[in-house]
Amino acid sequence: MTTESTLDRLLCFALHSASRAFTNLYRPFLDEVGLTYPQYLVMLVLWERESLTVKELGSLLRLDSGTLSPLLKRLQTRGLLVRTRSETDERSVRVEVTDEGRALRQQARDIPQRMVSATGMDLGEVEQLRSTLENLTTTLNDAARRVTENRETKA
Amino acid sequence: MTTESTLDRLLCFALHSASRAFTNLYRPFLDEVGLTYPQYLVMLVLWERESLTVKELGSLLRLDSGTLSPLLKRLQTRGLLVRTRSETDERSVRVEVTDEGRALRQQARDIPQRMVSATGMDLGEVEQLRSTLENLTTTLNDAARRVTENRETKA
DNA sequence: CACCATTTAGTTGTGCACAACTTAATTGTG
DNA sequence: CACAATTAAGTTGTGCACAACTAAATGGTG
Repeated sequence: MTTESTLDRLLCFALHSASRAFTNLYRPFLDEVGLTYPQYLVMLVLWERESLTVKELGSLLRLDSGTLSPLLKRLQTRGLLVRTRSETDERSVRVEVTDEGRALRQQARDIPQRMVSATGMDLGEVEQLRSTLENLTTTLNDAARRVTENRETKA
Repeated sequence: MTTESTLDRLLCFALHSASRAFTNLYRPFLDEVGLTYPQYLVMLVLWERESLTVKELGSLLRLDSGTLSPLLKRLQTRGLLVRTRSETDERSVRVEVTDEGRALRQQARDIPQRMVSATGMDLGEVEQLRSTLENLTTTLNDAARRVTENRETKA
């Protein structure tokens, strides 16, 4: 079925493709609530945590301030959250969901189940794949950290 | 170990994280040959196929001309490939690897095996995961196509 | 043959990911 | 306490992904 090429043998390409396919499938659902996929991830965290720092958000999503700052600014412009510099430590900024942000949760309520059903997998399969990927991510991040540390030692 | 949050239960987030972790691990290796990850994918195809149209490249990588045109322009600027408009069908553009592009293949030769070893998985596991993801991608793309078609029918 | 629909690349604009950098606040050490 | 190192957030610049669009060539139908 698939043409046997170099690409088809690469795990990274399979991951990359699957990830983009997922995002594309989300798009029409997320368009309804006016969020991009990364913005949706931020809102998912805020719906559970109500309030946290940019730093905490970054470590949950594995994103740095270069990505988060403009993204959060856009969400604040839409009135879904508020950013206020902490009084106890003025280096950090606290992100808080607004009433408008909480209201959006209802509209987005059924997205996850619609997505799961679109995968055509049962919950057990989803969980197993998710777990495999989580382990892979940990392994890859550890490996990347080792490479980076080697570079710094050399330099 | 991992905080049990909404994010941690989402397959899409696990995919997204794993994909980014992979790209980050590739980065230092690809820096050595001066390529980004998507540029590397294009070169992998060209090293096997020598010559193909932008359209063909796009369907292999699942990328449209909006992504490929500027990317190919950058690779042409570096002298790794040449783009020439087809004489038989002047709508299409043929992409051909240059001698310089072929030379780069040697430098990039050992990247795949270095990456596999970094995953900490054996070849069987890699193959099994790759196959699962390929099926998932197909399912997701089919689902997305159905959603799109529904929209167009309504409109 | 004429004309409309389709196809192929490319352009423009938005947003994300990331590197490299800046600014300001805090921490740790002598 | 002074001051260097670290930390948190933000800014700037590059490249990718994608939507929406344009331009030009081709194909199909009456």
